[in-house]
Amino acid sequence: MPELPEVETIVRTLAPHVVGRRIVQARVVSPLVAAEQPQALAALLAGRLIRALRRRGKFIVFDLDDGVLCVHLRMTGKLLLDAAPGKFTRAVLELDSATLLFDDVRQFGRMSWSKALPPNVSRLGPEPFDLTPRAFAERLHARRGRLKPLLLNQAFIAGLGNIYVDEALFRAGVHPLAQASRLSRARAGRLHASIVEVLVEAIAAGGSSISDYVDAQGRAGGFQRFHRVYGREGEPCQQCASKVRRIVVAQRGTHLCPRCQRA
DNA sequence: ATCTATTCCTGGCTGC
DNA sequence: TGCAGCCAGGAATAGA
Repeated sequence: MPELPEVETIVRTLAPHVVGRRIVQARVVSPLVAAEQPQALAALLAGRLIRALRRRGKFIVFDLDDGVLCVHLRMTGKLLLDAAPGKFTRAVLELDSATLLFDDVRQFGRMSWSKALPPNVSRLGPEPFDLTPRAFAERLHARRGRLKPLLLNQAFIAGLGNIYVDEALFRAGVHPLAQASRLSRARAGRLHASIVEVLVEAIAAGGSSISDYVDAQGRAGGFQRFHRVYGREGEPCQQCASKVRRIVVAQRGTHLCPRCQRA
């Protein structure tokens, strides 16, 4: 599941090979991947120069000489450099220097061209690294909901998904169902620090590979080895040896230590 | 604003 | 071995 660290890793591994390059030809293999423009996308991309590549939240943004190409990988999407096309290849971008594949088993991922950044990208909340602890605390205190759904809300903070929310909450010692507005300033600060810390560590490890994720060169990440609660139901907590529990919050599997994380 | 439920999608898993 | 049924979940959407 590509979240911020995985998308960041993809962008970093991809950028040196695509920035300054031209899209010679584009091919949409599976219309679902192109969402609103299954017919038009290929023509819109053909001939475009890739001026820059960046990440915004979980989106990969190609800045073109005309417009932008926004890619969201959702659950199982991959951008692969010079890989062999397979049964899950949904789109192909032939660059003047390389071939870029959009592979996606489950076809949740999307790519779309637009003249300017589309609303679902421009309306994203702040990047975690851009928020000061103080600003983060103020944003939390302005909300009524519980912590986990709020942290998953991309308009509140961009880039976090199920894995890193669970990991950050554990590190901060905060329960996923805690009321956002009632978090003390100290605990809010600790949560912000935990979010930044876990993201930085995950990026350094090349992201987490649970089942599908690989970077643009096809390499798996290593951070899954350092998950403390995610996917560790029934294992002893690394801090207190209580059993890690799995509950459901906002229809999401949620992993926590009931002893270390108090509401 | 906040909540829940539903939809999309399919490989992989469980259980018989 | 085969097969049905369920699960994973990010984001959009509908409805309360």
